[in-house]
Amino acid sequence: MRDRLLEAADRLFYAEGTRAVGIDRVLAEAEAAKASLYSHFGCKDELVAAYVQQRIASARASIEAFVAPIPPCERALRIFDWIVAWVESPDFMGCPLQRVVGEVADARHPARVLAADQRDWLRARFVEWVKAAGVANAPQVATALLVLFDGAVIASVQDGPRRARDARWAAGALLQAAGGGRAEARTSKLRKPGR
Amino acid sequence: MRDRLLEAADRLFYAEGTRAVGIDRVLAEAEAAKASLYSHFGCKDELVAAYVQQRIASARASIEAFVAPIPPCERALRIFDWIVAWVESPDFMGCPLQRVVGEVADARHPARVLAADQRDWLRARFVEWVKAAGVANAPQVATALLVLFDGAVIASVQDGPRRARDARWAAGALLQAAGGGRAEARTSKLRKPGR
DNA sequence: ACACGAATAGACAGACCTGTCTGTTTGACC
DNA sequence: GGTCAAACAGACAGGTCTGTCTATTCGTGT
Repeated sequence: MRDRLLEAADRLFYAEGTRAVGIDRVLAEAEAAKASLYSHFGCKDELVAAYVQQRIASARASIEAFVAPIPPCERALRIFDWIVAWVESPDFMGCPLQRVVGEVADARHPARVLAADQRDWLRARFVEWVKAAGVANAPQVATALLVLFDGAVIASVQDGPRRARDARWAAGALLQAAGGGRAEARTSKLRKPGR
Repeated sequence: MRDRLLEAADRLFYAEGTRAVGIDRVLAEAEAAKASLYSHFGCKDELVAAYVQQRIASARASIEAFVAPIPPCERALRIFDWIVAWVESPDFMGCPLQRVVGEVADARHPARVLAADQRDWLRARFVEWVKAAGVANAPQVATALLVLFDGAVIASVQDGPRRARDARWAAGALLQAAGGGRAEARTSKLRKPGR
């Protein structure tokens, strides 16, 4: 029951926004009664938080499954292929976390707290991957890639998937300039580009 | 009168979102009557569109005034200083256009049409600036900087202004790797990094 | 057979939303 | 002074929203 409600909420919240979708719509989609929802989640804000939590869990699982078969030194670049595949999926509507942050003004809202955690997680992954790529200035480059990641997703909402590919290109250029990047590019003449 | 309404709408819509703020709040803030609003704007969606239009106009003016005294070849990089200043302003709440796009699902909404125009304008400016920086692959690099621009703004909402500075660093690295960048960096040994 | 937890349908309260309409007041121009 | 457009206050309709509550039904384990 809880899962059915959450699944319905996920579909509607992601497609139209948490604010645009009322409880009644979720109940109709899940074919559930109002009391079920309120006994499981307490209030709408908690349902939103559960929705965000579920999105985070599935994103982490998806990313980990994607990078698992990829050599660590290539992950920092290849994660942008994951983004491309994501923004090309037919029902792509932007990053659910970015949207919730935009809709909920209060940073202490439970859903926003979860979103902040997820950002820390993602940034830590980037640092890992960039270090594995053999880059000297790993934290700086990792953060740059994180910003590029955010930009790839938000820009694809308006401009289409090509922006994710543009971001991939930029990530490759950054990694190469920083002395890391793909394994086959390791022999580049610029190992320590100063700065 | 129209200006007073628009000014009040701007404050409230930007601070809390167009969906979270009702007509009555705008009227109270502007100390205006309901009939005034509806005679000037027709409906709320048009007020939202007017709000977006005003934000676009002021952003363009601000950017143009900022880059005017800067040598064209430096503008592609220095525009990131403009972003830093913006995200550091105390009432920064993200990009108003990104937020409206996130709130309004329908891409044909008048406000979203305006937002799409503004993106074209911004991208054209980046192409100009990157060309002036003497970069070979100007459109590609310009688009990369546009994505970085988007990422700088959205990432600063959650992570604070440091992300805008990180984006500036990445922009500098990208421009340098592409053979352009600041005038004093022109003598860099890597003119054609081959991709 | 019975008890009990869980789901159901749906009325209801109270608030808020957009948009319309009526009637009044103000102020500028002729 | 007269006229007319614009702004005013605010009631009102009709809808939506969250959240509570009552009363009923279903299924399972004992």
